[in-house]
Amino acid sequence: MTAPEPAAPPRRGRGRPGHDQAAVLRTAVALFNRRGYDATSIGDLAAELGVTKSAIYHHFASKEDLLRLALDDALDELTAVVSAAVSDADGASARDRLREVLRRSVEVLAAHQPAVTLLLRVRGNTPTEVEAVKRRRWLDDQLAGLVRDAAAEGALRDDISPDLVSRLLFGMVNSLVEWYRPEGAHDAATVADAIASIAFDGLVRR
Amino acid sequence: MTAPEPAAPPRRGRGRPGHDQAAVLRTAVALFNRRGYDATSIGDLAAELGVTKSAIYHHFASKEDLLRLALDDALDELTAVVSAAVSDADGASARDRLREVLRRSVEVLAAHQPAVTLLLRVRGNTPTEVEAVKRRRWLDDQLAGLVRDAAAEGALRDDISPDLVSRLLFGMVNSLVEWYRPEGAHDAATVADAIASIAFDGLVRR
DNA sequence: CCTACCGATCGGTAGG
DNA sequence: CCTACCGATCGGTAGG
Repeated sequence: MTAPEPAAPPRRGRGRPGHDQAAVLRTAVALFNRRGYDATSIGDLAAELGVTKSAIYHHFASKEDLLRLALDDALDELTAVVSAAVSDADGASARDRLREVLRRSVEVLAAHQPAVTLLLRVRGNTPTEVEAVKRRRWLDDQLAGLVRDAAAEGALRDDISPDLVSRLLFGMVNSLVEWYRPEGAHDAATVADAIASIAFDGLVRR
Repeated sequence: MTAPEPAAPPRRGRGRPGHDQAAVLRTAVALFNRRGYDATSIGDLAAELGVTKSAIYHHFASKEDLLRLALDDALDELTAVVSAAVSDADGASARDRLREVLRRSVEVLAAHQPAVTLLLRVRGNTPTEVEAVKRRRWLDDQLAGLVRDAAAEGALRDDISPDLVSRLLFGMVNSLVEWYRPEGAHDAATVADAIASIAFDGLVRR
């Protein structure tokens, strides 16, 4: 269990050496994921960075502000991917767009793992969380629609309800946040292929 | 968003009417899942039950005790299922035992959804959580071994690493805790069949 | 002697 | 970016 690197304060020749907003946010998200948002105090975050609580409040208006920025990062990326997939601008079949959104979701998840992890753990306890949950639900609904379209095309077996398929498929994708690490054994493309492969063709040797 | 039923205190003719240990634990687990363990105070739990904090401490030694009992419930059930699957006492193939453990895991998850949800969210911040994480890891290792055995039998396609298969497969199963509800549209058997079906044969119509 | 509590308060720590 | 604080609430325990 190594601490997230406090990222040695860069010197830029002007002002105090210190952490910028992005560096504070990165450390905050890592702590939120390690201990939970509620269990992480601003004091914990300050100690991790080697500054005082007030230094944090120099960069962010509130603890919830840190959470909101991190959640927006994940949501904006996922929204872009899903929006592109549901609009059949290029005339691709729903089946092909589904396969593509699986692949691109895995890539977003790999590239923004900490923020997406935080997003998937949000329960809706504050207005910020409620808003994030709403946006997540919109994404889920779009994806469910895409699976229904693929089913309507006749591309999918018809003995499993499209809604169940969509929950299980994106449940498999989302479970990546529990173990995927950029420096790990599997790169994002391998994982994306494996998921699409298992989902469409199954595990059984033919 | 409905509150977990405080389960009207039963009268048993002796002593005060009140909540028994199991009823307090059920309500605690529901609250822990709704707001997070750390964000839930014993005062919150007491208020939910309509009693005082002291009444909680009559039944449980500490807040962590509540967590431990809930986690043990989930872990004991899952351990039983996994232990049965990895011992090939009946001489079944690894492939068949894998399919069976998928099915039975879903059943445990459906029957003990609140406790399993709590288990999957544990991060290892206290000795109780570290112990639970250790037991979870043991389960994951056993399941990974079973997938490797099925691969060694030649039952699975060989272009995806068994470890990746096992992570994705049980990631899909575990994602149930995010949406499965006993009163929902899909019963446990349907979900179990859907997962085994997708995993082994894939989504594509043949 | 049991189960199931109450009203009040302890020493510490939270976010801001 | 610090020291010095606030209003409130935390998990846990006392006697009855």
